[in-house]
Amino acid sequence: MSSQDQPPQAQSEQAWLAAYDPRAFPPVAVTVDVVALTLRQDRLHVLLVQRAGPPFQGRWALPGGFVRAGEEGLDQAAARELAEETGVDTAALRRVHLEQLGSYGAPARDPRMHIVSVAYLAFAPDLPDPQAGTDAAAAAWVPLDGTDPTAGPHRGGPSGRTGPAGHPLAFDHAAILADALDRARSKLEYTPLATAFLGSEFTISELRSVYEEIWGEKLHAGNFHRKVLSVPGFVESTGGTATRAGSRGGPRARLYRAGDARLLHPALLRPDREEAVR
Amino acid sequence: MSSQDQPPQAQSEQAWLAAYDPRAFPPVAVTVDVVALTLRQDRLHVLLVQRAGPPFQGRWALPGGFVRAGEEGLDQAAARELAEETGVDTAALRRVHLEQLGSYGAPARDPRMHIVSVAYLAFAPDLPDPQAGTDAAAAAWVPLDGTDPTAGPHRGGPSGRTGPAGHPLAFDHAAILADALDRARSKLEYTPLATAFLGSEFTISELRSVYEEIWGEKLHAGNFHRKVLSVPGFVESTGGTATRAGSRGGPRARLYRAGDARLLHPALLRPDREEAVR
DNA sequence: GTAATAGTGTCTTTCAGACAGTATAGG
DNA sequence: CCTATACTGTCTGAAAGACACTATTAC
Repeated sequence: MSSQDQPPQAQSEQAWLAAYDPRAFPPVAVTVDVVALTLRQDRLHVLLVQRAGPPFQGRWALPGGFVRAGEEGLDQAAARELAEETGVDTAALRRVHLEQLGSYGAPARDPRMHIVSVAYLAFAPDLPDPQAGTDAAAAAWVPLDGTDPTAGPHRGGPSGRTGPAGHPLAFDHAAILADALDRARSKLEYTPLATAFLGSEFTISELRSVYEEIWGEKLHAGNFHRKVLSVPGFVESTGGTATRAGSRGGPRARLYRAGDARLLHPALLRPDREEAVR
Repeated sequence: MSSQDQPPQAQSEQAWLAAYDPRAFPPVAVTVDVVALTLRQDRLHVLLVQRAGPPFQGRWALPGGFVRAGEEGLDQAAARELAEETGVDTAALRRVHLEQLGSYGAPARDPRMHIVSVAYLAFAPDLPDPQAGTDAAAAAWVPLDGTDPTAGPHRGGPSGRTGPAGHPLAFDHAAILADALDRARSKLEYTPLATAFLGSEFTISELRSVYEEIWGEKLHAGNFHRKVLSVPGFVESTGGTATRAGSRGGPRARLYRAGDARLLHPALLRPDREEAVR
């Protein structure tokens, strides 16, 4: 090793960069696609848009679009696309949890060219109906049928998930959606993100219905109640009580807000699943 | 809805695709980078290469390279880069666990242009010293100092992780490496992937040392032993025993091979961590 | 009143961790 | 012999799940 502490060839690297031609590289495009989930009337919904132009014109697809080169990072691009396609302003977006899901880059997944899509997963509280963006013919919250037979023990891999009209989703979006549902189900186990589907104040029963809808199974009300309150930082009491009891009677439930925990410790593990996946 | 069941405008979509110009799109390039981890003499090592050309010429970096447009998917590209940079043939690659870690796409993370990197995480058994690829000046397994103060309670976020000469890593590779170590630590909890660091036959003590090195803490030998054997599908006995006991005596340990479980149920949770991250 | 719900008490089982104890090998 | 190690036994405490019970409200 010489005494050279500077990065080697700093001078020539400047010259090299000035002469660098980005268009000399093979064209691979980058998009972001967002799997935005929400609960409406206790049913899980996903945000879909109907494609206005080719390819897959008229088919339903996940909202998404090309990353603006040199202008924005991936997280930013996902937030922008979500805002554009939902008509949700940036203020409401702060109440939405958005995380990267994974990237999909099979060469033929898009007929135009080789396109790598970075998929994002969003958990949103109940939002108004979306406004279709400029490149979409329509946008809607589409119910994910809870009676889906593929939502069985742990595997949520519907390769034939369909849009509102029953048509299959465009591109490989059915596979992305399946991965997103898998991720969502396990996120509820070890993070408090179920609260992201609810308003700022909620009852334990409302929280339980989030778990029941996403996991697709009934939970024991009493044990769930005690368990949630025993996990430090999951929820904290507001002191208030709901103004109205359930539709079929019962005492008014106490109200809680999300706590400051980022991880649940101990976790809320899903029931059985019969020895997991072997 | 009309009676039209075909995708709308199938004819014109063909024409549209024929006229599509991929180079009309803004240039964002896609690379894959691999964080390959292995254990050598019971110490955690990462595979690094020294960059032969600009940018960051002479600096150490994660092995990686551009995705070959239209030719390969992301997983393929990662496997190819790993093989190229290690000199490991495809046969030996089958014993390596490779999974997607996440994508990094800040506009300025590469001085040349906007480049999105899809990062992969690899768990490898002890492999021979790597051969530097064509675009690398050198390649080496670099020890990750277990005495790293940033490897404290659960957070493994060393933004200043350095290469062999103590220089910082190129690009944002230190951040990617930190995320990879986080992922690796939690993967050991709920998957049997610790066995991917070992040969086809191993003792419980060797398995324990994998956990101890990656988690950075000593585990109770007796409890670990019973726990591993009690998780269905984690390991299965070969019937044999080690030919030699430990360097300081003791009975010869029994040998095991990896079982068929994909997930550990119940999981091997890491000790305490003091109420997790709040 | 009837029925459904909120919330609590208790029991059993499972599992993690602490600790002790025995057998086996290397030096 | 001494010591470190492989492996097993046992106890305690934490936590999950099953069940039961009370109190409260809508209808």
